[in-house]
Amino acid sequence: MKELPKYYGGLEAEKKWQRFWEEKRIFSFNENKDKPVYSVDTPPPTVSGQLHIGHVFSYTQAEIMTRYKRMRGFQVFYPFGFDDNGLPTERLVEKKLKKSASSLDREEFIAHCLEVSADVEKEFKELWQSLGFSADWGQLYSTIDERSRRISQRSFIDLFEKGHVVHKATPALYCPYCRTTVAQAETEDKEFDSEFVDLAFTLETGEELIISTTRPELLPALTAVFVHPEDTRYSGFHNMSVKPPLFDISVALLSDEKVDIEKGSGAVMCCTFGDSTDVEWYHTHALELRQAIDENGRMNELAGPYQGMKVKEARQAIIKDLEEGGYIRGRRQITHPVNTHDRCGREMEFIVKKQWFIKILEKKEELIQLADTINWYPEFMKERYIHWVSNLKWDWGISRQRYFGVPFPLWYCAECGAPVTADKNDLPVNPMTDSPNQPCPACGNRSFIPEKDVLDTWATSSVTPQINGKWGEPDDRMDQIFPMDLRPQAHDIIRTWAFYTIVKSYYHHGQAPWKNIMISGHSLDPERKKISKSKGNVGQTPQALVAQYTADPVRYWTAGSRLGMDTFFSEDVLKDGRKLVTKLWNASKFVLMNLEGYSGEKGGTLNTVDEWILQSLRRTVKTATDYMERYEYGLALQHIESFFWKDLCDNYIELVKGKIKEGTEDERKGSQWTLFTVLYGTLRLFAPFVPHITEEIYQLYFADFIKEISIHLAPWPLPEDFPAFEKAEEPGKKILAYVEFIRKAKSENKLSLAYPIAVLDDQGYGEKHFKNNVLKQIDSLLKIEKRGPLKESDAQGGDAELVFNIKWGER
RNA sequence: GGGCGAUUAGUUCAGUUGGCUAGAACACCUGCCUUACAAGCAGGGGGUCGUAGGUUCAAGUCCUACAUCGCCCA
Repeated sequence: MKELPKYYGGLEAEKKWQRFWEEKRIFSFNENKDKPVYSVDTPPPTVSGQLHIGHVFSYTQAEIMTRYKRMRGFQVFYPFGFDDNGLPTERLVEKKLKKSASSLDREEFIAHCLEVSADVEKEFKELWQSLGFSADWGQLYSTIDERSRRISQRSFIDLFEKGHVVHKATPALYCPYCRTTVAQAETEDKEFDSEFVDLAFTLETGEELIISTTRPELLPALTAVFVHPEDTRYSGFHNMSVKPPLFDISVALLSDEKVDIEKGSGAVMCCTFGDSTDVEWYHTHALELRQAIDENGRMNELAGPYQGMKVKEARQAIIKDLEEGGYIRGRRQITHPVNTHDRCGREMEFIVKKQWFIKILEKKEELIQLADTINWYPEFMKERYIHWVSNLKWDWGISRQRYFGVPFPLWYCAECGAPVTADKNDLPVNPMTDSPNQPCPACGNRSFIPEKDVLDTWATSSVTPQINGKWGEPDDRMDQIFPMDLRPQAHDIIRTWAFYTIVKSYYHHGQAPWKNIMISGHSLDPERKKISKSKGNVGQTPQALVAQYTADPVRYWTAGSRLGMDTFFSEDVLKDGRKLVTKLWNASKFVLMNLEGYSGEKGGTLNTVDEWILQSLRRTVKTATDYMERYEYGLALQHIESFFWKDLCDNYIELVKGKIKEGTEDERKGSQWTLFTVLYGTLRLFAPFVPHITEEIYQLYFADFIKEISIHLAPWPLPEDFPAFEKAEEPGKKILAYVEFIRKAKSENKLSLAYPIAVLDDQGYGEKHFKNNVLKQIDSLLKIEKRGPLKESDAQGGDAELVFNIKWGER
């Protein structure tokens, strides 16, 4: 007889199986294996500090699906990466060094970045491993490693050659604090308190024109004043000149339909640049460029006496001077949305800078249509993508005036200025130290100026399918894994990561990067706020939770939601998970004790109770599989758990005890086969969710019968694997109702369930509805010693259908 | 202002193409050491399904409007 130890090993057991999976290379991708490939494009987490339970939430949900697909017979390609290049890492490093990047030598700073990210990545990997992630760690990459740099540069050159990038001097979103341009997707509108001041401008006629603004410091950058074309108040003044206070500038009064007639005086100033409307007018009305703010966020020579002041200092100084000059007609506090940089939370500016853009505005339609070639789970997430794309206003600016990033594979001819890209065979290149291997194709000159900017980190992290597929490398495997089967990610990065990756794949290969995308929700704190580092509500670290509860319960929590739905973090759910693990252990312990002498062969005969549990398992398998196919792991788990706990533990196991102990050899064999089949089926259903406990039980017993080295390579159960017993469903229900009735009678009489019933008079109901061997099981479970007619009623049930007279025994 | 989602028991959530008396877990109450498990078992109470209309033999489910909350965008 095989007996499990009294207690499950918990954390130690988990570590043991994690090592086992690693040593046996259970999850490694073997390119020659004869199985269909299921490839997963895991988004590499940004290396900006600590992972919190929000990351665990999303990544674990995806991991569960990979385990399911592996059991479905796929050869799962499940790589991990780290998005270490870019501003977030730079910020982390600056914080650790307590020095700014610009105060250090460029190469020295990059070395620090590499060092810090290596440390952080080690921590990340250890966390994923401690959660039992079934990734192929042999595929690990980082977005700054050599292969990624090469493929990212190859991507740029491909876009360059196909004409999808453009180098242009145009107003770009710029963060003066981070001192770099950024993309539209990296900005966020935030409500800020601000002061709305009404200023007296002077019209050509000498009349006063009131203009309200939150940014009087932009007066030196004034290029026009706009009114609505249908605003009758100004119908006679169009194209007249207007002068602002303090500065000796004269601009035209123009009209545009974008002006809000209701707001203030209906006249609005246009400066280059205060907001995106200014940028639009700059283009549509071909306005002059008057930039008064420099790249460091300070006023320049155009600002005259205010030169050198920071934007906010200048604002206060100008307001003071306006006040003293008597130009202010009104002041009031308002809150209004301000465009901020989502990496640092500070106000953005627009500056004109020559830089590289990936052209996306001209392909909006195609990019929207592409969404239909991907299966979105849940479906409605597609709308968010479409909404984002259709509202895009900017091409994707990919130049970053930073250090820790993939360099542009690019020089400019010193003579004619033509951009010259690197030879694809020389990648990766560093234009600061390398040179083109040919003269300028435009003018034949041999001296070049390197591009100092680096690529936006998304320009690299959007080619993860290509990095995984080793696109253009000697061992290119794109045809094996691309388009990738699954992209798992959270919904906040639809507009960035998902979108950019789709753009790149469309331009490189003419198709979407993935067949399916599953989008998880966020983990929320108890106050319904999204858990994020910037909010400071991360709570306990995932490491601490794993140490306290072990990995399986943490995984159980992540599977407790419907796909796409935000979920609260709750320690109660971790406790439930821990209970489930214990219950699995105990139930298995009991089943294995009763499998003594079981040969692994189907034998003996089944009765209604055996047939009922097999049928119930079959149904559960069907339901769970249907849900898993729709990436609804949470609903699948709910049904699996309900089957296990209620049907198997509370009822079948209780009923089968008597049969195993008192039944004939033939009956015992039938129930043993049933127990074996049902437990093995149940363990496999649970395996993707709680991989450690299921592996432990599998290895302690089932591995002797099943040839697979790990339960995680065993086949996911399918309904057709089990005999169908539809006819057992109704009788099964009847048996349960009967048992429940008598259990209730005991409970109402405050008696132990083990309290014997000397005589049960059910007026022949049991004999009439149940076969003899079922009745024996029921009697054994409920300690019914005798059935027969009863004169006096010691107890009476109140059920309309079942009114039993019971004579209690004695204890 | 636009897009998307949510609203069901005290709490967190299921409820599939409309179809028996709306379910579960947690919490609560009453019992029970019963030879896998007290981190357990048996039983119980608790919901006019956000509001108002509509379609239908039948609406938690479909339609319309509104309200509240959340996320995203402008």
